[in-house]
Amino acid sequence: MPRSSYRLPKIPEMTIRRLSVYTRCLLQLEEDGVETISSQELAERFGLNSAQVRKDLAYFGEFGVRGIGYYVTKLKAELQRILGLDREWPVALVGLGNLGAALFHYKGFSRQGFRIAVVFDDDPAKIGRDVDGVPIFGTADLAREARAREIQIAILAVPSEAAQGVTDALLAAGIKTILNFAPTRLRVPKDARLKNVDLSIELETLSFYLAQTPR
Amino acid sequence: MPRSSYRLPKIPEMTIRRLSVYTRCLLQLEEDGVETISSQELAERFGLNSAQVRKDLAYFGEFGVRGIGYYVTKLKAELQRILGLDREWPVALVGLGNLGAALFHYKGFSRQGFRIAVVFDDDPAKIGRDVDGVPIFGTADLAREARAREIQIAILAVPSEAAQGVTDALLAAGIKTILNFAPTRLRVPKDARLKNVDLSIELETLSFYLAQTPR
DNA sequence: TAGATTGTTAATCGATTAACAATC
DNA sequence: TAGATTGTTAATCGATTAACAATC
Repeated sequence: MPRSSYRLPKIPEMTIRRLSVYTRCLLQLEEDGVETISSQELAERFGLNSAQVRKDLAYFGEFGVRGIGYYVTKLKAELQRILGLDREWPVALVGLGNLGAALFHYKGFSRQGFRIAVVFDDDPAKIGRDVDGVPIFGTADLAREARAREIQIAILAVPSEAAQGVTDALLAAGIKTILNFAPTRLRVPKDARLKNVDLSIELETLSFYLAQTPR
Repeated sequence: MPRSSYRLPKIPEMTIRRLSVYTRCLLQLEEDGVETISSQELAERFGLNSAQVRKDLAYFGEFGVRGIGYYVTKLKAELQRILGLDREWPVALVGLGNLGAALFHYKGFSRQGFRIAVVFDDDPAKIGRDVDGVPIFGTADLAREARAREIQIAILAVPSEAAQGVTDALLAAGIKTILNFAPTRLRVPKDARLKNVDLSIELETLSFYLAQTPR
């Protein structure tokens, strides 16, 4: 069977993560007025190999100019398009406790085209209010309000006990892309795309290295 | 040159991360009263290969019983020792905004032996107060108060602008293991161990897959 | 043109997995 | 003992890096 023109060759996840890092670097370079950059220069900023940078890009096309390198503005635009960061994604934030509030105000999201369009929280003191103009609803209204805003991405920042219930509600509302901050294993169907952010695993690996080093 | 008995063979970082995951699973299994588990059963819970589980463990010793598997309580204790989770690590939390407060209350840390022993924040409204009995100091007192508590690990949850200054203060106080949540690149000496937690990169990779899928 | 840097192939490296003797 | 499962070696796979012809 010939490969559909929609389908790319299998892209390593690490490549996607690096593209995301390159993009941020290019945004900075553009601000600084830098016009071109070579794969060598770009690689050095992250301790990577220049061939790796070129190979990461080669999965998606030819963006450079031999003898010159890459035009910063052009490459930035290409990568934003590839990563889907050239448009606005309305996002639902579920849970407005400390973590939810921190994520709400997190600069990195909005800078890359993610816009928190609605907040869900079951605290009666919060329902019906808004944060910076973004309305807060109870999860009972999740499907209706998420659909009204054509939301495809949710950020989950609720207590572990509530996480599965909210997830089921999100799936029922047709939201299949979930970034989960609750430290719990969620059951989702195969076609859903769930990414768990584990806040404590990094600390545990740090303690390993600390424990290895006799003081 | 014979390998020093202190030095382990080079351990892949992914192995350390998986050990951390196994440990949490074993804690749960122990709570559930499960006495033994095979590499096969353990692997299935995370979609891994049983040989990988055995190999991860083999870096550190022989913990299983042929024909039986692993005794849950024994393996848990071994892994906790390896990861340095068998003791209490006093931790400094720097920055008590929304994110800092969320991390302060995060259950995962304390469950694994990390105890936030002191908080630093330069908000005059917070200095001199405490959270759940943990004192809050200004960063001017960082070196003195961190040393008094023999702190070796810091969690950084301050705004990006403040992150480098705080980092320098931490290093000056002899704290060389830092978990950084500020979305900024920190300069640290070679012997420091810095781990950056990037809250937005996961969202960006999710948007890549979403952008690939024509609706 | 000469120098620089890309895009790509081939070589290398390291991590994952299969297979199986050892042994509970 | 027979069955099960480990610890470990060998095979496989995939990602990284080196090398270089193509070309600006």
